[in-house]
Amino acid sequence: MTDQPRYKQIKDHIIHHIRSGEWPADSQIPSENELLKELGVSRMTVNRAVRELTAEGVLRRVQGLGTFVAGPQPASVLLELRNIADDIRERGNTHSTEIIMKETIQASKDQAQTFYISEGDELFHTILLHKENDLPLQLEDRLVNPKTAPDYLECDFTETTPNAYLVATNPADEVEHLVEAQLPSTETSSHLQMKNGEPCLLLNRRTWSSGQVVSVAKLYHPGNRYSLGAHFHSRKEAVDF
Amino acid sequence: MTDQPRYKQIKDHIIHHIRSGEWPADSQIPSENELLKELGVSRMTVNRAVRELTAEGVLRRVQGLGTFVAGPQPASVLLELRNIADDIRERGNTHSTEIIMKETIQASKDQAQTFYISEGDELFHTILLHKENDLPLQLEDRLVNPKTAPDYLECDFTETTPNAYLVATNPADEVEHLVEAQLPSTETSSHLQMKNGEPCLLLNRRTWSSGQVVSVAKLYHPGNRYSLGAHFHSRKEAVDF
DNA sequence: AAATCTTACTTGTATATACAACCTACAAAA
DNA sequence: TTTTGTAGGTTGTATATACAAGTAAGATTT
Repeated sequence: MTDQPRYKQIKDHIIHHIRSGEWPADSQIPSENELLKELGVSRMTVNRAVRELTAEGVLRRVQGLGTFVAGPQPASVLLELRNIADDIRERGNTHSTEIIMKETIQASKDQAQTFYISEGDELFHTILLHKENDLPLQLEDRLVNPKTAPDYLECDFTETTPNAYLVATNPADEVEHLVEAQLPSTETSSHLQMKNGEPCLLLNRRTWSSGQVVSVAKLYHPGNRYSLGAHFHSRKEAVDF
Repeated sequence: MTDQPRYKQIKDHIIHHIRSGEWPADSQIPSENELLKELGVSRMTVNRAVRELTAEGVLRRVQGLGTFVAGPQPASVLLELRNIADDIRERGNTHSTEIIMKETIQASKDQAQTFYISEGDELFHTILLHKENDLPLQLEDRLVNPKTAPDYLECDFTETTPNAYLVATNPADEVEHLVEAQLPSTETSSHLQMKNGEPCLLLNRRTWSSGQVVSVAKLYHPGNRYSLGAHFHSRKEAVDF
C-alpha cells in the first residue's frame, strides 16, 4: 500500500467512522472546520474529500446546516442492461430487424392498468425480431402509448429501432425492469430458432417520460445465446457476495 | 435558468465541444493552462471542472500527457440486484438455510482461472439452499478463496449467510455478474422443488476484494417463483426503452 | 549506436485566503 | 403576537500559489 493523498485519507477516515457505526445514518458529521482542526489539513482538502463523498452518495450536505450521513446504500449491486442494437454493433457484427407485427389495438384491462389509461383506449403494438448476423437474438414485443408517441407506427423499423425512435422523441427518465426465465411459446421459440424445451431469458421493461408510461416491452432472448452481464467497480461501499 | 457557478459553466463548455463533434472521442482537449487563458479563470476552477468530468467518465486524464475525450458512454440502464436474505425479510417472511454441501476441494483448471490461482490449489465449496417460509427460493453453489477467508468453513451457515459473513470479513469492492436462463440439472431441480422442464434463472456472481477474487457463486432460482426487478429513476441522463 | 541527462510541458495535490449563499436561533421592533 | 433584523454558524465557490510526479522529446554523454 503506497502513500495515499490526504483527501483520500480523509475520505477513508469518514467512511471508516460510518462503517464502524460511530456515525449512524442521518446523523450529522463534524463540520469542515472541526475536521480540519482534528486532522491538521486545510479546509480545501477537507472540502474535496466531503464533496466527493457527497457526489458518490455517501454523504448529504445542506448549505448553512451541515453534513449528514446519507442513509444506508441499498444493499444491492447494479447490473448493466445494454440496448441490443448497440451491443451487436460493438461486437463488430451487423444488426438487422425483421418486422413481424405492426398494429393498433384496444387496451385490455391488464394493459390499461400498466399504462394507467382506460380499458379500450388505443395502444400501438409491434413485434420485431432483432438479429445478429442473421441469427435471431431478441424478440421484441412492444406496446406504445399513442398519447406520447403518436407517429410511432409510421417509423421504418428496419432503419430505426423502436428504442432509438423513442429515445429521440421522448426524454425518458424512469424505467422498471423485471428479468425472468421462461419457457417460450411455440411461436416465440420458432421465431428465435430455439430448440425444443430450451428456456429463454425474458426482460420486461416499462419506461416513463415525465410521469406517463411511454412503452412496455417484453424482450425475449434465447437462453443459450444471450446473457446479461456486468462488471461493477465500487470505490465507496461494500458490495454483496 | 439562474446563474451557474463557473466550474459548472466550464463543464458545460467542454461537453458542448464534445457533443458538437468538435472534440471527437479519444482526441486530446486543451490543457488546463490553455483553458484558463481562454476562459479567464484560475487553474483550480478548470481543474475542478475537468476532474469532475473525469469522475463522471466523460474524460480520461493521463498525468504528464494530457486530457482526452473518453469515447461514448455505454447507453445502458441499471438493474438492481438484491441479496436474497434481506429480500425475504423485507417481504416480512422468514428466511432459513439448509446446508447441502460443505467441503474443501482442489481447483480445476477452469476454477483456477476464474480465481487467478494455480490448478490444484485449495478452494472452499459450499452448497446451500435458501428458503422463504420453507419454500426453496435459491440454490447457492459457492466457491471461496481460502487465502482471503481462511475460516469460511467454520461459519454456521444456518445462522449467518455466506454473503453476510464475507461482507463482514472482506470489504468487497468489485463484482461481476452474468444472468442467464438455464434448464437445471435434475439435482438442482429437485432441491428447488421445481416441475420437470421448468427453467431456472441463474445468477453468476464473482466478487473481488483489493484485487483478489474472494468468491464465485452460482445462484439458481426457480423461474416461476423468482425474478430480478428494479425501478430506476434518473435525473441526469436519458434511459433506454 | 546506446544510454543518460535535461528541459518543457502535462496533470495531481495541498495550502491560505476570501467572499457568497444559506440556515437557525435569538433579539428587536412593529 | 407577528414580523423583521441580526449574529454566528454552516457549506459553496473562486483565486493565487506552490511543489510533486509523470511523459515525451531532444541534447548530451558514453
